[in-house]
Amino acid sequence: MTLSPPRPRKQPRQRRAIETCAAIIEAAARILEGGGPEELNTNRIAERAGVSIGTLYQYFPDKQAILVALIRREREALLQEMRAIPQESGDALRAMVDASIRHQFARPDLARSLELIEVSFPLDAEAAAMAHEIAAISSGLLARRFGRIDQTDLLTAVVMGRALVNAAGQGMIPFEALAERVVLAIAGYLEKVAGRSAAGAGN
Amino acid sequence: MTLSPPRPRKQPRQRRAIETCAAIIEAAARILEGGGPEELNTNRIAERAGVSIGTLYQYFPDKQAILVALIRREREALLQEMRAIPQESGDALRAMVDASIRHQFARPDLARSLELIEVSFPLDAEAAAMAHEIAAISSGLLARRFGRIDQTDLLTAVVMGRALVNAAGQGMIPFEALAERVVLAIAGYLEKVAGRSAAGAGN
Amino acid sequence: MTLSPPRPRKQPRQRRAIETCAAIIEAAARILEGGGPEELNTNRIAERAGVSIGTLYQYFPDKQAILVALIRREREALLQEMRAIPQESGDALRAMVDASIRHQFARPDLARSLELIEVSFPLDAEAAAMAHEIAAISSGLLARRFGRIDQTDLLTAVVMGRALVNAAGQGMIPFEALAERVVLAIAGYLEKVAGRSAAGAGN
Amino acid sequence: MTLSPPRPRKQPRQRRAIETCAAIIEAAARILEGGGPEELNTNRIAERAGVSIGTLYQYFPDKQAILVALIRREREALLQEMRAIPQESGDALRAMVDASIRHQFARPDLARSLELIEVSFPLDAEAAAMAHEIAAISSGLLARRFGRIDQTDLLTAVVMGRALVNAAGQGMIPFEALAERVVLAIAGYLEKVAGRSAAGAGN
DNA sequence: AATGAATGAGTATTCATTCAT
DNA sequence: CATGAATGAATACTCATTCAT
Repeated sequence: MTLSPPRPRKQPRQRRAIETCAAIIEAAARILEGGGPEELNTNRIAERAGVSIGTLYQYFPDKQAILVALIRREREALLQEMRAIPQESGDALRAMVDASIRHQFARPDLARSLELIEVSFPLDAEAAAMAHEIAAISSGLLARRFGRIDQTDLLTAVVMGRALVNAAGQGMIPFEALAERVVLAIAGYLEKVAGRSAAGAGN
Repeated sequence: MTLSPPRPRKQPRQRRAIETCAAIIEAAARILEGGGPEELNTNRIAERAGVSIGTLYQYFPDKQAILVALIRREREALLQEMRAIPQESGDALRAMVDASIRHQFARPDLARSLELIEVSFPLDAEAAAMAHEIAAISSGLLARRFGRIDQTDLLTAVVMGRALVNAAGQGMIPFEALAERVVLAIAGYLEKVAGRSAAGAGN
Repeated sequence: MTLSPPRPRKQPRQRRAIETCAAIIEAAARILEGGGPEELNTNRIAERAGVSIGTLYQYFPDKQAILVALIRREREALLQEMRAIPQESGDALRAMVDASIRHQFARPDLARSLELIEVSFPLDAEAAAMAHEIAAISSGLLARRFGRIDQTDLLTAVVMGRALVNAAGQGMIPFEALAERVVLAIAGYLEKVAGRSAAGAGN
Repeated sequence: MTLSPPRPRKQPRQRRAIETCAAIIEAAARILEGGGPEELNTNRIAERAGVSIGTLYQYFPDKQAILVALIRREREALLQEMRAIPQESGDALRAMVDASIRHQFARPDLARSLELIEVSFPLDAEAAAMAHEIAAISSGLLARRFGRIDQTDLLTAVVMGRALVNAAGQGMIPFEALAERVVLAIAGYLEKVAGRSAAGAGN
């Protein structure tokens, strides 16, 4: 895992190659699900994907690249769901929270592992752009209910929400009524700060 | 880092031995501060502590044990501060949050690294007991202001608070007015759920 | 790079095939020029030649064969020049040295790399024959000026000459007045040994 | 074989460690003698030295470092001999040539392999200093017989001499009367250029 | 013939841990 | 008690070569 950018590998052209590529990413996902980041090594990934180690390196310049591709795959899935939420929805906040929870609990162990990895990880430009879009969508959805929100307050709300969903995914807090609790937490905070700035404006 | 239970090593009795032990733990802390978990290896710890690798293994059965000891040391420090908060304090919640923030920002890089390590870590009984005591103290402090709180709601509040402080430590949200925001978030949530259960009880 | 004898591949008959073959050899030359022997691998050669790796192996049984072909191509070029020197030339030695220098400095980095490779290389029969012809031509050219020369002395002179040209190519000695220096060195040596054998014959 | 400087390894303190270190270097020498540079890999070196691969890396940061140490060892041996030649010696040139030949033919295959390696090798400061000292000594020894010599002519003579000794070591020219031939070659050249500059000065 | 996907033995290097001194 | 030499399984990654399409 060096920091120097490795030269890019060839793009798969034939159908078989594309499948191989996907198999490698999915193999990494499965290993993360069943054992955590320290079990994840390139030889194991290749074996689990049913390809040779050489094949793996045809498509991914290094181990990190596989993880980046996996993170992108997962984020893309969440993004799809969030893009699909109608802005005029009666309860957009709830829809957003539901999407997050669905995503997290679809493959909770995977989500947990990736969470861990992402924080200690220099994401590439595309991954950063995705994170940005998620934030933008959240902002838009929340604005409808809570009015114009300070950037910091929005971030705070998102951090809170993510933390609660993750905590539930890790079994720290129960899954029961999770969505409601997350919505309450976010709403509680945003109403409070709305009140604060209103009061501040009133002075 | 094997998972097999390491046999316990001798407890240091003499003053010099205790110092050696502390030096090893602090060396680990310094390495984590200045480079993250992948820089942390036993040879480096020994070197930085100024002892030989053999000596290190006199006091710690394996690498994990050093980390466990470090985590305990840090948690103990936080616990001290939280135990010192008077129950009758006018704003016990704020005092609690302040203690957490102080602790986090005393050595933010260390706190961050340990955060990462802790989640992927089978803590021993003592560490679990500490976590329990922190929860109990929090519960006590919060109960005074918010009445009897459901265990799950308490946990939820603690998770939220920790997440925000950590996020600030990692630079995801600004440090400015952090304590206020955390207090607002916790208060916002607990008031909401208090209202809900009151309403629920009323029905 | 195994030592087992590779089975010969088909000879290219069609014009396109000959071009492909030449492109592969030139690609190897370019890679050697711009990075040295450790950058040279079959996949890179194929890519640089604009053909697939499979095609490369249609024409060359293994990596070595490509290098052998390249060495042959280069030697052939030098040989052409040396064959063209008229035996009756006033200064055949100088003409020979000039040809060597021209050849070396036409593509100095390539010449240098090949020099390195050749010495650690089992040349095939044809390459050996070429080396022989170069020696024979040199011998003929030198004989005219220095009389019948002992084989060993001839070889010695050739080795000296090559070493000086190579050293200049690698920047170890300056390029300035190189031809003169080489001629002086060879002449100096051959005159000395001529004197010695004359004296020896006189005894 | 990266170019980035790897961090230095610990110096051997105990006698056993020093022996291990020497054994590793000698193992590398033996492998080079019996098979050339491509047979040389760290696992093989360790095995041949009778130590584990881990031990090897305790003392050498990477493969290159072993080669550098070996080159230094060999050069030091030659340097010893050349330093021992008395300046007032009747035939210092011959003594110098003899030393070179003795050195080369003590372990000819090793000398040959190292020759090959050295040219494609970024030598460290110490190795460069040694090369410099050899040149200085040669210069001094030659000056006594040939008067003040132009730097370039000196270098030219040294290059010629080395090339002939190497060529003999590789079997390209016979060993018989090698020293005489080398002396003749060097003397022949230096006398010629001395004459040239004298003639030039005379005009 | 040409393509490029796939192979896997091989290579450098790390690091937790043991044990003789 | 302390030292540091030694271990070797494990890991990321390369590259010559084969073969199905």
